[in-house]
Amino acid sequence: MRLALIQELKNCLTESVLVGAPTLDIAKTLMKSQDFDLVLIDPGLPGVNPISLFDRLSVIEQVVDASPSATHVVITGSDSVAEAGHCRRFGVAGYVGKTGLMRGLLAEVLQDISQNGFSIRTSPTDQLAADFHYSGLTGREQEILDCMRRRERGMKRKEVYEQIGDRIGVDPATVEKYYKQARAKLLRRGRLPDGI
Amino acid sequence: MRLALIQELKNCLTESVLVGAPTLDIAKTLMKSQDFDLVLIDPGLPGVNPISLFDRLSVIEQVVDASPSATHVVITGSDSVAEAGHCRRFGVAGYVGKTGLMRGLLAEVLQDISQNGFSIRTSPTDQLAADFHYSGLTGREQEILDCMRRRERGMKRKEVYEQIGDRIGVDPATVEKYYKQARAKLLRRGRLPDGI
DNA sequence: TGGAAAAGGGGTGCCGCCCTCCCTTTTTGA
DNA sequence: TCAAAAAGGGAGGGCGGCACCCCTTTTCCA
Repeated sequence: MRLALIQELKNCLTESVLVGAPTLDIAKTLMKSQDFDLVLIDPGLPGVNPISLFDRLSVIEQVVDASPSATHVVITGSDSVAEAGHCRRFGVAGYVGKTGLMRGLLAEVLQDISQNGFSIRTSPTDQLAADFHYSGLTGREQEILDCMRRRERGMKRKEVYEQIGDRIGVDPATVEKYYKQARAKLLRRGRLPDGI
Repeated sequence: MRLALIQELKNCLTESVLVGAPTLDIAKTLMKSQDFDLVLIDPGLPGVNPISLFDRLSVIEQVVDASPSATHVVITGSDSVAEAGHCRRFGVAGYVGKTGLMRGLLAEVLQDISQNGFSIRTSPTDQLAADFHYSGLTGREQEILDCMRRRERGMKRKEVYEQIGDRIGVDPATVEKYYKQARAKLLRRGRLPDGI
């Protein structure tokens, strides 16, 4: 999970130094020795009773106290609006549910925080679908395929090309090319997922 | 977490098709519609009481029953030797603790399973350290730096070069070059972690 | 039924990563 | 003390991803 979040942060930050701590004690030691700009907290780590709200909030409070100058974002598997409220009172700037946390969402959250000072994204209870990966696809092809599978039904592909192209700063025709390339690869392997 | 595991599998499998399911129901539907060679199971997903051994084993049993022809590996945050034993009775081939699950370990587990039929890796309670990432490093540089930081003390760098080079199939001199490159980049940034 | 959307393919230039081989100077340790 | 280890750079080839350009044929639907 740490590695996945670090990967996400690498994609949306430039020239960043990232440190991952496997335990609360290691995290506190790190924060004593240096200052951080951004701290992500998962209060459900081993050693903490994930059911006890008190234990969870205690972890969050300890981290916030140890790094008062940083921006804090809580990322948890068992999220609730009530807990988000408590976190905000501690000075936490963002609260994100792990379930449904997809690529690029962390970037949106950081964007929200820099604009509004606070951002909260709880896990969606619907709209969950299996995600499909094929090792023969390049990064871009996979990314565009994901967007296409998540498009609202009735939406024309051409509109999606324009939307994606606008978002990633690429010619819509190029996006179309990538999508067709990805589709062709999957067809050759006979493994077309639904929604394509 | 799913994305991280899929990334891991992409690295150690060739020409693979990977599907990630966010819920147990979606997973069961998928397994009904097609056969899989390998199924990873995390019994601690939202909607399951992660404390209840009964609930956890129930999830594992349902997945195994739904994909009888596949190899099964349980990957969980709260791992125990007792649970591993129960899993094995269900026909599960691998049991891995999330904590301390580092890059390449999943490949070792799959290797073990293909040789011995079973593999178990519980979370280490010591030897935990912060991991360090800098976006200015290339993949190889980061990988070699990680290995160097995890080396046993007293071990000469030259030995590590040879060990890594042998493992990834690259000239030890090249590994040395990468390490020095990575070190130089970090020095220019003034952000040298411990153990380098 | 005619035009837009979609499917399907070929080619090109750029850039970053990976790997290799070359060199010098400083530090370490038996 | 003296050789091995380590630090610090320079140059270059191969390859793949990325973005852009071009083209034809088939399908959809208003």
